[in-house]
This record gives sequence, structure tokens and C-alpha cells, in this order.
Amino acid sequence: MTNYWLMKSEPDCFSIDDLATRTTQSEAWDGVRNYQARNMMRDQMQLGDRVFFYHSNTKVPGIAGIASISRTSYPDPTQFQADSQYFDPKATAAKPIWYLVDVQFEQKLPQLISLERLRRQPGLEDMVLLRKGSRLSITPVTAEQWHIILSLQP
DNA sequence: GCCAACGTTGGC
DNA sequence: GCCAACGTTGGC
Repeated sequence: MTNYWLMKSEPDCFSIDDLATRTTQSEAWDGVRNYQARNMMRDQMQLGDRVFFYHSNTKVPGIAGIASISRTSYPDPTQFQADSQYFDPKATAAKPIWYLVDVQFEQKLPQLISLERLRRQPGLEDMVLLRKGSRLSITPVTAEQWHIILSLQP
């Protein structure tokens, strides 16, 4: 069973173009330090799961592209690196705290689907992303929501 | 285990 | 830059 997800990234930090221009066109999704988001990566994400790549904290936030899960969860190496902003002194190799997955570029959307557009779209009312106060950087998407959103493309 | 204080997220 | 909504921390 393929699952669907939405993963947020600040484009000033790492954008869909950055993912596309990586030599492998894939990237370890490091730095997630929220337990709910970690649990989804660690326990639920499967090889080949589809991902909406979302640009957050930018002028026009929205879905910028599509990616997929190319490696299932393993310990986030940055938690062990003292010089990393994501360093966690409580984590050990024997008992890692944070996990990540690898994300593979699939396509950049010809046109960004804005958050404002998503909010106007019937059928997406229950999207976790759109819930009041929702701040999770990784959220599940239903198959129905996925297909509605793909149908919005020109 | 409660909860006030504090830090972060992210839209606007 | 503001601030609402959350999550985390730590004293008790």
C-alpha cells in the first residue's frame, strides 16, 4: 500500500530546486525534532510512498513539487554531531532518538499550488495541513486528497 | 502529574 | 514584524 504525505521545507533553506539539482536527486530529510513527525517517518513511511514537497515560511506558501520515499527510516546522523544545529546530547548510537527518511525528486510542478488555493478547494477541508493551528512539518494525505490536488494542475 | 514560562512554527 | 497556536521544559 502506497501512502501519501506532505513534507514542509523552507525554500530559503532547502527547496524543490535544491532537491532536483542534487546529483542523486535525493536527500536525507534531517533535522526533524518533533515526535509526531518522527513517528510517521519511523513507523509508517514505506519505500515508494508519494510526497508533496511543500514550501513553507515564504512569500507564497504551497505545494511546489512531488517526491517519493527512496529509503526507509534510519537514525538521523545530525543528532550525534556536536557541531550541528540539530545535535541532541541525549542521543547515543545505541539509543538514537531521531529518525529520518531519504526523499527522491520526482517532479517540480509547472505552477505552485498555493496554500490559499488549497483552502478554497472543496474536498480538502479535512486535510491535516489545513487544520487550524496545524504546525506539523510532516502530515499524512489521503489518496482522495492526493488526487484532488493533482487535478488542480493546469 | 500539573501547569506556568518559554521557545518555535509559520501564516499573514 | 506580529502573534496565535503548539510543543517542551522544569519547578513543585
